[in-house]
Amino acid sequence: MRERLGSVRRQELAEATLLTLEEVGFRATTGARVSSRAGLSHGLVHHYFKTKSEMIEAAIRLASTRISQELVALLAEASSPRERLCAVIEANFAPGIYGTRITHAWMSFGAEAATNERFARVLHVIYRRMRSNLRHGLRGLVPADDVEAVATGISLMIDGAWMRCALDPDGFDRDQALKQIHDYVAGRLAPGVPAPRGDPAIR
Amino acid sequence: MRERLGSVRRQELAEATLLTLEEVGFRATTGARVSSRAGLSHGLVHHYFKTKSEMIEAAIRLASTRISQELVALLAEASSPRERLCAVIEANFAPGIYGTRITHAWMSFGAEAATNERFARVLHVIYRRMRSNLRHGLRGLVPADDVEAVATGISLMIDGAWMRCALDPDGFDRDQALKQIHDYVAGRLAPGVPAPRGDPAIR
Amino acid sequence: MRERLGSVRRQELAEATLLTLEEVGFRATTGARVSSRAGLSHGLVHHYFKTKSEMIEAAIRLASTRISQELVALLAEASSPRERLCAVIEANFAPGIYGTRITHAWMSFGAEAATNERFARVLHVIYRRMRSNLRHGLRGLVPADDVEAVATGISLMIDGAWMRCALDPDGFDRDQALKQIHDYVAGRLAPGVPAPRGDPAIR
Amino acid sequence: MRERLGSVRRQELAEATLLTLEEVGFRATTGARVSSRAGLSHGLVHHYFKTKSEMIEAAIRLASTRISQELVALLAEASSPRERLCAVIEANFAPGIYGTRITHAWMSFGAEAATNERFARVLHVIYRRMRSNLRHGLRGLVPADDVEAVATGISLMIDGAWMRCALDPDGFDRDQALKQIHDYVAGRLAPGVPAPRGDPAIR
DNA sequence: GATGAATGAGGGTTCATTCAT
DNA sequence: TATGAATGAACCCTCATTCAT
Repeated sequence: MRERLGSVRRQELAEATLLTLEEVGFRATTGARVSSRAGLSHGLVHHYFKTKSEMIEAAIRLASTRISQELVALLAEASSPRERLCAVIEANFAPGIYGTRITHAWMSFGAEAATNERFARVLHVIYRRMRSNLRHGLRGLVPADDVEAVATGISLMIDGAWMRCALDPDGFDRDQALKQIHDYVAGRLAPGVPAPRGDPAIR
Repeated sequence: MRERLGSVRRQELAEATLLTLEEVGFRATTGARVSSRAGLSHGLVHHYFKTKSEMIEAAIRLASTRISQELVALLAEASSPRERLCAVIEANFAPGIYGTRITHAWMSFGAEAATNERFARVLHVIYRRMRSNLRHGLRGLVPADDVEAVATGISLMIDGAWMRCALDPDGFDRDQALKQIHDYVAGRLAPGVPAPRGDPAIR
Repeated sequence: MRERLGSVRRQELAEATLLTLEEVGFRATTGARVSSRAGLSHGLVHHYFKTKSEMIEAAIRLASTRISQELVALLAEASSPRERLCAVIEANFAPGIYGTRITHAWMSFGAEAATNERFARVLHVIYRRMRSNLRHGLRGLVPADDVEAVATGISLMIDGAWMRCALDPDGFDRDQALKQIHDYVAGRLAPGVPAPRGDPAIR
Repeated sequence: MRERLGSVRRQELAEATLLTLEEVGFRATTGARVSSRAGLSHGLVHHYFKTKSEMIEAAIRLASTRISQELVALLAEASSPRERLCAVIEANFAPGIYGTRITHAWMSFGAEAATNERFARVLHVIYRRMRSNLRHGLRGLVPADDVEAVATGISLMIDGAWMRCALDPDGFDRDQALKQIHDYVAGRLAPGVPAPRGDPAIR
């Protein structure tokens, strides 16, 4: 029970941290602000997170978890290899996941990872999983020898789209991002792969 | 001469700032650190830059200028439209320009732009110029209707490659980046465009 | 109790601020000096006062409160309209209230009010209350049409006496101040008003 | 010649200092601001004034000189003892001399005098001269035994009026100040002293 | 005489972190 | 578990002052 309560609080704080990151950016995300947003005391933050880095890390893990959940949901609806690949891609652009604020938070986190070992490790894990998902999704859709390269190409485009969303929110949106990536994928598919069933993103 | 003296110091400080950004990241790039790296007094920083933002901005402009200079140099050697497009792309990956540290600095700057109007404007100008260069370089190489889309596609890949370089320095290098982008471009070229003259990066 | 603890510290700091203002003037009243005088850490000052202005304001409110308390005490001893007017006047000159250092502090504060909206508001309230007290005290002692003017005249003399105390501490004291003001009042009283019972200030 | 030039520059700087004091207050009156207002180089300030205090002092002496000049001008028009006394008083309230900004500057200067020996000395001289002028002007108008006291009373009112002008610019003006002081004087005049020749301020 | 580069100290403020309760 | 008082370091910035030119 005790432990449970702690976990609930931790979760609350992680969520408050993520919201704060989105709203005021990395620099202004302080213990005081996070705790006040969570409606908890300032001191409590340090009961659950020994360090500010830990707190931020929890928030970013939460964001990552949401992408994973989105992916699971999208995969559940997919009924062909092609659609499963789309799911892997589109999980990164679902509403609530792809947006100016959250991509900003990711960029800040990435920038910070340069000098923060823990952050770097977390990001590494997340990116590795994304690329693994892409490779898996590509199997059978592109020639075996191309899987690695195409997975990398897609991941570059996803990252680029996130970065551009953060830096140029008014000039770039989810639809453009998906169109670019799907066009890229289309050019790499092995001959004879059918298009996904009426993908709303590829109009 | 007198007048120039000030500019010289400004330049020195901008360079010191850029080096500091590369080494310790945005957060730790303080007036004290920059000045001590430049071998100057702390107060002097504020003599030349009214604000920390101004200082950072000068550093990033410096980095941007270097890319432009690289581009000019590469264009001077290019002797065909295809090679000129390569120049536009490869200017972003020249040694001294594309590397873990400098891409970190860019990421930091980009992240900060979220809450700093001036930074955002600077980035906007830089990115717009890059995309304009790409469109220009693509003219005649891809069908007119594709220019816009392909330019965007390339820019996404460039950004993605920069981001990945920052986040996964050991697993990704300049050659992979260029190969990815050139493959992408190759798939979009209008029929009959000759390959560039044996660039080692484009195998 | 818990809650009060904060207030106690605030009070301590306000008192330390007032003492510091008296001793070294406005310019030299810094967070560091105040906190060291209070025997507390520098950071704590900003824990209780979001801003230096807030801190100074608290100090000046404290000084004002002391005058009010003095007034209440003096009024309790007054047994005639004439004596009550004296109380209003003399509250401004009680020992511990009227002295070189504290008048300096007031002058500093007043000077600063020129460029500090909050300070200006605080002073306005304080002065308005003083004039209101004077008008009230004068009712029945001077012809109704003169109340306003005499109240203003007295307030000018009080301010002038404070200013002179600050600027010429050795050449002017409480007794001279009171004598001047009482003489002024005496010349304006309606005929037939009795003198105050052996006014201690007019020896 | 050289010396002359220096004096001219000094004067320019003193004037610029006074203007700066009036405009931005004591705290914000810095060497940089003064020099830029004077259209001169920053370093020059310290050629003519070894210290910031010296610079401020020069400005305040300038302001004092202006009051003296005003007094001379008013005395030239006075044709009776009563009018000469008025001149002494009204010199302190002439346009360009009595106003929110300049009284603020005086208050700041006075506040600073608490901890600045030089400032204190300057103020002392100025105030002593004012009181001497008042005593001189009162001779023959009030009983000899009252001269000292009435001079002090007037000076208190003048100071109080300046202070109030600084602190409550909208609620108090030159006319009210003069009326108050003249009423006070009127109540102290020896019997038989004629009123001054139709001064509009003395209704 | 005149300039403005250069310095160093200090100011206000923010914040991660610790700790007594 | 939970609070918020308390600390100290660091940051950005301002400024009086000095000095080489």
